[in-house]
Amino acid sequence: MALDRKDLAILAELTTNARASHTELANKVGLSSTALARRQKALEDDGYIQAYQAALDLAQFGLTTTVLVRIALESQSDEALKAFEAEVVKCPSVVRCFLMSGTDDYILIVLARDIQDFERIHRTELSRLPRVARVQSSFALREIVNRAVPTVVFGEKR
Amino acid sequence: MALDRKDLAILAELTTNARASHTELANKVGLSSTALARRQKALEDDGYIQAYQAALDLAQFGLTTTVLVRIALESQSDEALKAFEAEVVKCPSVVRCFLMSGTDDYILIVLARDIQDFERIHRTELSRLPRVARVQSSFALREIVNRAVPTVVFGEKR
DNA sequence: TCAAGATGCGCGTCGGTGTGCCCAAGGAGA
DNA sequence: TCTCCTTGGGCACACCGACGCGCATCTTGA
Repeated sequence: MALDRKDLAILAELTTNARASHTELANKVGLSSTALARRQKALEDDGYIQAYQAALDLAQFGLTTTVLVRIALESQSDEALKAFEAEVVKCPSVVRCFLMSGTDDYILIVLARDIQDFERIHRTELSRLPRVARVQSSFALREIVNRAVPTVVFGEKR
Repeated sequence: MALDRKDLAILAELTTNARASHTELANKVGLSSTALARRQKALEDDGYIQAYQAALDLAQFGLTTTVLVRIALESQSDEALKAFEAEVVKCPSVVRCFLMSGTDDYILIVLARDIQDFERIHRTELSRLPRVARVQSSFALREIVNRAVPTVVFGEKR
């Protein structure tokens, strides 16, 4: 299924106002509410829209510190990877975890209240992860870009 | 303002179903729709909820490759940082960009269709960034954790 | 004990949503 | 060239549900 410019406009608008009504969206996109409803349902059914979710202001919860953690395992055996991954999903402060190519290690993104809080997280969450050989942390001083969707998605023609 | 357990339950639910109605939410949380509506509005007014947004399935758009790019500048002068940051926000394939401590460089998260597509992005977007001394890319082989909100937010008592 | 904040119930209004039907445009085939 | 068929759009309508309000009740804390 191919998306035209109006589909992309609908998606772009929904990534901002997920609760917009059919009429509201129809006006912005330039369609009738009927046509819009059909297209929106098709986008949901075809899996382009995964979910509608509320975006929380994490700073409001005191989570102002982002830390990138690079982790190397003692062994790259399948069993070691499985053991590590089974535990890392349980860490409540970890929001992202990638298995990386190259040096064959993991990169985590951790959210903390401050540096002291990260020390606690390091002690109670990260240091308990199995098969870890080395942990290296870098603090994010500032966030320049934070997009859920790359703008390239909305830029296609048709 | 302090959040109690029911507020957290509301937030947890809304991060999953942003379009849930008051009645629907009220049943899940254990409140009347009136009380729930009041609390939800308070959460919005107090800034805990930033927005309601549709989550797109980026794989459906062919964006299956995540790349972590580490960039070092020629100079850490304020002017060099400003120049770099002004350009990096324009890169359509960049979804995250952090200014990092330590080696004083940037880390970007880039989404691409595949490795060939990343080569194009590297050529047309990244290599045109100003004041760059070194670019180092690592490919994510797999994503183990991907959460918008750390589970620690919802775990507090009260 | 009193007051203030929060809850629950009931109600009425408003708006969204979904359906059926018709129309316009474009493509295929005779 | 004409016609049929398909695809997508718009209009109108009706139903159902959400939403917000007022008021009584309950709880919490001073």
